[in-house]
Amino acid sequence: MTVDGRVARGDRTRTAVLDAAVVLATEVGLHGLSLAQLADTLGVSKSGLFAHWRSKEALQLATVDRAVEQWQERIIDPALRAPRGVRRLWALHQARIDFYAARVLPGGCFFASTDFEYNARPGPVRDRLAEVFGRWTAFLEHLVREAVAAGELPADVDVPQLAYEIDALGITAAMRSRLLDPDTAYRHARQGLLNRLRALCPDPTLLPEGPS
Amino acid sequence: MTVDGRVARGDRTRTAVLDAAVVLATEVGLHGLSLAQLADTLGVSKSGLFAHWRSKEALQLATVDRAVEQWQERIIDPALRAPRGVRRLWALHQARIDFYAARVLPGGCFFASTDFEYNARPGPVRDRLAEVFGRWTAFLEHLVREAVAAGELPADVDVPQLAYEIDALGITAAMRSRLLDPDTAYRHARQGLLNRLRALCPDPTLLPEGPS
DNA sequence: AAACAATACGACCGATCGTGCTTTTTGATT
DNA sequence: AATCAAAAAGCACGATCGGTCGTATTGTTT
Repeated sequence: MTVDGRVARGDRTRTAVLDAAVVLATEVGLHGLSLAQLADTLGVSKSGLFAHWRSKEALQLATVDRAVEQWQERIIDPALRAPRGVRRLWALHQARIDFYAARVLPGGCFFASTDFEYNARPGPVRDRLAEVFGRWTAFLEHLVREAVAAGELPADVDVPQLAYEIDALGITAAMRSRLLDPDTAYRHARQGLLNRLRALCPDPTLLPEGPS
Repeated sequence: MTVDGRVARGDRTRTAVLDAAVVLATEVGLHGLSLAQLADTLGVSKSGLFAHWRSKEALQLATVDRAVEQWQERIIDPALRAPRGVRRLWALHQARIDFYAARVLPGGCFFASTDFEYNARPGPVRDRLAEVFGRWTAFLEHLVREAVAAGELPADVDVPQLAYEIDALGITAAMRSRLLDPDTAYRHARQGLLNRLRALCPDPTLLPEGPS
């Protein structure tokens, strides 16, 4: 709870900057992001940015964290409102594809873009991205494991393998939706997981009839 | 056939520059590529580059074309030496994963990196990348269709869907192999397609026993 | 009203960016 | 040996990069 109007103003600026930085990062990259450009976009001065982050790298790290927050709010939280099991897996995938389709970010996916941008750029930013990626992978595997525990997926299913394939369908949707036909990409991403889950899940009523 | 030693020298420089540019592009991006850095890496002068390409954009386009050539030589040509059908599909996937595993390019995959870099950057480079991506997708679908025609995949298989899923497994391998555990990524990419093809192909002898 | 602190700004720095213009080096032609 | 063209280098330019510093603005506290 902040009572000081000054830091309240600072917080507003900070999140506004970071939100813009997340968007811009999917356009020109997290490294390609220019402080002058970012300042111009927001109508603030460049040196005003340095009042909040001591360096570009600090801002990049904060931008990654902000993107994680947005991902949590827009994809993970909605999925967690679905019941555990294949329905939650499906909800997660749906939320993800919907997020891409809503064109919230011009580049499609903040993490896919920045992961490829930094996977050969050693440093704190890369380390942060790798950590976030690892957590995301673990979360996906956790959801799959929950579905197994609920008896909605066979006990002998290869959990990391299935999690890998789910993620693969999503990443490819982000990639293709910006360079090829978007609707086709979304359809393939959805159909791919739907086919997969329907083939594995003993209860056909848990999943929708066709791809929505 | 070139007889002139001067243009022969030029050609040597050109391909040397482009090979280095392909590598560098997977590290710092096709846009992040600096002419001074590229010139230094090769021991030539910056202005020497302008003797071959009138602008940075021209060099970027040439770099994309060179990456296509390398992809053709290292992934497509080897696959085409396998017999049509599921074996050729498998050979393509194997060649691709092997290429990533050989760490030829630090960033993993030239096209994945640059596609995400340029998917929100309008211009000739993006257009070229989109065209190449479209051709690659069509080629994948062509190989799947061949397998159907050879009776090695069911006639009612959804061709673009399967091609999408094959590509997805590959892209994700490139992505994960640089930020997470590489061997796990390669294993999942291979196992994913092997499971898929073995489930679809009526002749089990056409595919290897386990993932190699 | 005065003192104070958080926020934001303008001006400026050295370095590097892509690019043009001119000159030198290298190899082929006669 | 002289001529000529291709390749490569030298040099300088305007713009932009991340970053620093001193100052002004804004809001709180007493």
